[in-house]
Amino acid sequence: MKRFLEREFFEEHPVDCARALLGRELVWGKCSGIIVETEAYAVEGDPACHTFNRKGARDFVASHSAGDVYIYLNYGVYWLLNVLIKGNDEGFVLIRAIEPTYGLALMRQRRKREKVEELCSGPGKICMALDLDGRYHGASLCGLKSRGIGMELVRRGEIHSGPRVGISRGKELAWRFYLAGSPFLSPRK
DNA sequence: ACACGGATACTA
DNA sequence: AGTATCCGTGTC
Repeated sequence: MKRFLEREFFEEHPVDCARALLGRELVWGKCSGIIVETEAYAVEGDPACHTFNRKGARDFVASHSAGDVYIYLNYGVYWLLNVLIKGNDEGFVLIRAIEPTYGLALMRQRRKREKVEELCSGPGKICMALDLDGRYHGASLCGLKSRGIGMELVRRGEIHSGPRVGISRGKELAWRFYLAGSPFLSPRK
């Protein structure tokens, strides 16, 4: 049985967590994939974090634990998956792209796409492929058999960083991280 | 290039 | 109520 990361893993600074999650396998039900792209958002000093202008996000941080998922609807169209980081520093890690490993048939069905590279190469695509939506908002990634993030580092490689995608504030922070050369990254903007 | 589409937080 | 904004994707 696969061992999943415990809550303590999500108690470091969001930037450290965002980097450390790369190369580990996200398991959700019958589907899974290796995390190849993430972004960090910090409650402190980061105007791009939802806590900056959303009371709901601040309430979420106050009432949830490290390792709980923060899932929200963006542009009225796509759900996005974040993990709550909570320790000495607080924030979120947005999971932006994964390399599909198991449950490919289910992903293809949900995504209505055949090419593996098109199944989970973006934060909205991940939630479609894994069937994630508001139902799971606040659910935990720790202490369960059916979902979690594997402890084992199954992909190693050079970690590159750059500005986060699709935001209007906090553009100066290079808090997007990805495994260089992976064919499963989200499209560059 | 542009349409799609709803939750959230603001003004009044 | 009305308005602005928002961590994207697919198709034009």
